[in-house]
Amino acid sequence: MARIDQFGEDSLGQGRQVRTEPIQQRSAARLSGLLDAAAAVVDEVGFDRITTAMVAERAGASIGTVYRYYPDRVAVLEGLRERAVQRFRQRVAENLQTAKPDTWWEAVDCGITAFVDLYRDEPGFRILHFADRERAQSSTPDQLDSGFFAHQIAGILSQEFGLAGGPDLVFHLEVAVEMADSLLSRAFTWNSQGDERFISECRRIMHDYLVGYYGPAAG
Amino acid sequence: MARIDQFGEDSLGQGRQVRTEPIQQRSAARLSGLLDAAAAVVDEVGFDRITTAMVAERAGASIGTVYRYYPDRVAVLEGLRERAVQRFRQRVAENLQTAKPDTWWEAVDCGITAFVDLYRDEPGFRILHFADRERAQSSTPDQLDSGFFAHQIAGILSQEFGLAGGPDLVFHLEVAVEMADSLLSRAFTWNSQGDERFISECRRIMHDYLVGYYGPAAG
DNA sequence: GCTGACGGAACGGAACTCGATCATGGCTGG
DNA sequence: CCAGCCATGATCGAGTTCCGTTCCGTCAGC
Repeated sequence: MARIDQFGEDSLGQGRQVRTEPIQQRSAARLSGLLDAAAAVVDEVGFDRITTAMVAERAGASIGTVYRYYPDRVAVLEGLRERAVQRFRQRVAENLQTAKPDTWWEAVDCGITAFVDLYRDEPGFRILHFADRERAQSSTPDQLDSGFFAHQIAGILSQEFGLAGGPDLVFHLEVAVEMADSLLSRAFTWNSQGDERFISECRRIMHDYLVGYYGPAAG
Repeated sequence: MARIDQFGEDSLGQGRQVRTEPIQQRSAARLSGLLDAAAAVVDEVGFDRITTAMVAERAGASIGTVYRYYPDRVAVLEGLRERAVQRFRQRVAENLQTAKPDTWWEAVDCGITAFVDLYRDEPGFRILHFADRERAQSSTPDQLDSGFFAHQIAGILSQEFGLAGGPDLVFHLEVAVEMADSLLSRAFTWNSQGDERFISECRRIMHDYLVGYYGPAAG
């Protein structure tokens, strides 16, 4: 399962949005504290009412400290989003280790479960769905968009479960990721525990869609 | 086709976000000019970098005029979004009049085509995808969310094409609307004309999903 | 001329900067 | 080996700038 382990690792390298890499011990804690604060504030007041002052106060830091690490308000949200992505990938890797899936479908299902669990437990996780289209307008595709996910998943499914790799697989997985993201986000829009109807419908749709191209998930 | 006509009408009543109903002739033009300006600015600088000053300047109006019609910055975006929704519904109604579909699938396909066409031609149409989740966090469901769409479409499909109505139909259509919205938005994220692969895959998925519940689209 | 429409200076608050100050931990000399 | 020194990273928060919003004086339609 070499490939699966790799999926969980931090291959993002902290991204471009951090102004100063933390050198001393305490500042690493500061940085994650800032993100924890941002996550809490996002859940409380919402995505566009968040202020840098709120984040600073919640983290027990000053305004200046926020700007030491992030160039602007939006970058804080992006940092939060990046951490959420990392935690999602880590969770998927853990689930795969635990469940030891025999079929590609079980592996995909692990991904859906990880997403649902994080939506329930991880403060600010809803940021994942939001940020991404807005960024897309101005910048170029990067490691946080659905296409990157699709590549990663394609690697696992073809190497570990023998699905035919190539651009078609990546495309179908990107379509699947987009659909799953929207349906699961919808499940949590009016219901903090997730509307079970949308969640199970999402699983069924993902299954049927992929089976249509790759056949029943044999071992 | 009584129901189809109704779908295209303005049953939204201009919404709550307009401060002052235009009384004089010129001010109606002002109002739509403000929205045109907002649409242009959204396409240029993006959704969260838009400023009231930009909108005013682009519209050849002053700041005060913007606030005469809209209570705040967000309301301008909501107004833009509402107009986009109205135009979408109008376009769907036109397409239905023209195409005179014989089957429910052809009717659904009209909706997809309308959405794609507007994404291509209508400035600021991408706002449709954005605003809706953010509002959801704080307020209650309203006429602009996917559930309301689903209700409208369910009415047409059951009355005009004899699909079994009821909450299941509404639910399936809401799922379909969510998926279509995300896939079509993705089609236009990196490609201003819309990535044809995502568009046609969207049509296929919608078709297969609904056929799975309601059988082949007979006349 | 009355009432609605408009302009833009002024206000308040939030984003962001910057130089003073504090803390850390590697280094050095005993 | 370690005590204390000091270069440099980290923090703070008052100040600045920019932007959303108000408000009232002026202009235009009916």
